Amino acid sequence: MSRATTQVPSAPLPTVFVIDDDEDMRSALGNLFRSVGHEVKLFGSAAEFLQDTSSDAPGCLVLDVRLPGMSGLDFQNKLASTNAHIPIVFMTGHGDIPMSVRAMKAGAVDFLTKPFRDQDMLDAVTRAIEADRSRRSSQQASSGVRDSYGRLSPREREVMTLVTRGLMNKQVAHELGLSEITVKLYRGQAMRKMGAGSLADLVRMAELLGLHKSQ
Amino acid sequence: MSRATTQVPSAPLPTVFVIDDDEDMRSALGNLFRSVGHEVKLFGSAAEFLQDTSSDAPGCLVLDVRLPGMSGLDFQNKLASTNAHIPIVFMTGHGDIPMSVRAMKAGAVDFLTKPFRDQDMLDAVTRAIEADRSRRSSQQASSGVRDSYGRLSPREREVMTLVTRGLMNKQVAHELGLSEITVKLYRGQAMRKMGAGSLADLVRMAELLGLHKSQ
DNA sequence: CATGGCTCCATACCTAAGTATGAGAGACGG
DNA sequence: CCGTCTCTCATACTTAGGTATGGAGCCATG
Repeated sequence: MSRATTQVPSAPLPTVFVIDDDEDMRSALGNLFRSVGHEVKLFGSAAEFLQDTSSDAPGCLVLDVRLPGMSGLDFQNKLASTNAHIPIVFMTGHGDIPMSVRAMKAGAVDFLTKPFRDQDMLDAVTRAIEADRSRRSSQQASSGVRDSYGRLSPREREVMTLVTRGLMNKQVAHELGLSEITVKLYRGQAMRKMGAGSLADLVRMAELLGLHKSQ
Repeated sequence: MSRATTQVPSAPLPTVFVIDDDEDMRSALGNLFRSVGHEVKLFGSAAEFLQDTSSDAPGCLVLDVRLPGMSGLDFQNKLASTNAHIPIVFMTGHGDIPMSVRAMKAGAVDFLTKPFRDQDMLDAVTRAIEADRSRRSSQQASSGVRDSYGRLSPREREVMTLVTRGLMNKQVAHELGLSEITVKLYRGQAMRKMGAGSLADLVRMAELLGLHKSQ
């Protein structure tokens, strides 16, 4: 495998973040994940994880539902509400069905009962990392579009919205109280600023931005 | 024109389909759901449900994981593989965590342990019916587009694909080995057959159809 | 064999879109 | 007060898109 092919300083290797208050469990999981080539970081509590600067790196979270301080489920909700959408694999030694259902409904990737087979954990982590990779790539794709849209002037945005809704220039002009030639101007500027090579591109960007969802 | 979509005689009231081999449980659930105004149909086994002609009506499924004949989880998989995507609420008296996790990963709406509170079941069914309603409406929206697309000739589909990718008529012509005027012809026919009022509409339809997913 | 559908192209014509250039009105900071 | 920026529009021109009409060959269905 190629180590560092580009100039990126911090390698974006997916990391498995393990949170467990049991020292033995932590190191065992660390060895397991490292044995298949994953990057691993170990934490004894949720607070330690939150203080880690790299906790927003790509990867997934493996944690016990019973943590010191905060419960794993509460921690899951906390992460979800702070837009940190890292996939979570739960473990438990003394769980019950409502607990597992609540975790799964809240988006957990898996919920394993101790003792679990190594392979089950590895499979869950593989799916979790893949989910994170997929989410990040789609979010990154839309963030570029969102940035470009942020650089449009108000008029350019209005024109883009109406044009991608399917209106002709003259209809847009009437809608906004402008002349057709002015609409053409803003339309061209919007295309350039958005980096759209065609109207089809602009329509797809508008969809991504949800310009036609509301109302 | 719009005959096919409006000939449904039976009222499309959402129905709660209950499958449980326990007679008492069935009737208790029937009373519960009827008490809040739901349509209900009761079955003693998965086979009975499958034989029912109305089993593809809008609504949701409430079933025990332990059924006579086939397990509830296997039944879930069977339904999923036969494109019958009715939302499922599981119940169990003797379940375990792996069972509940498997059901939730397979898309179950909820997984309740007996005895459960009536309100928990009602909440789950409410969410399940809402999920079904949402799924059906979005699917119906795309089915019309899919029908129209099915009536396009091969050439019209190719032109539609390339045009909605953002290519100019002359580029499409070169791509397909046609003259530009012919592309214009098929493009116009595709627009008419698809019922698209603008290129923006056509692009959105192409997105809905996934015409640009498999690059 | 005839009819109809699909494919393909041409000519002609019109509308829509896009670009370039210039310029006026209003705002804002230096 | 001046330069500059945004928003606005005009004129002029080019390119792209869209339609109508007509005609050709091919093929399958009845």
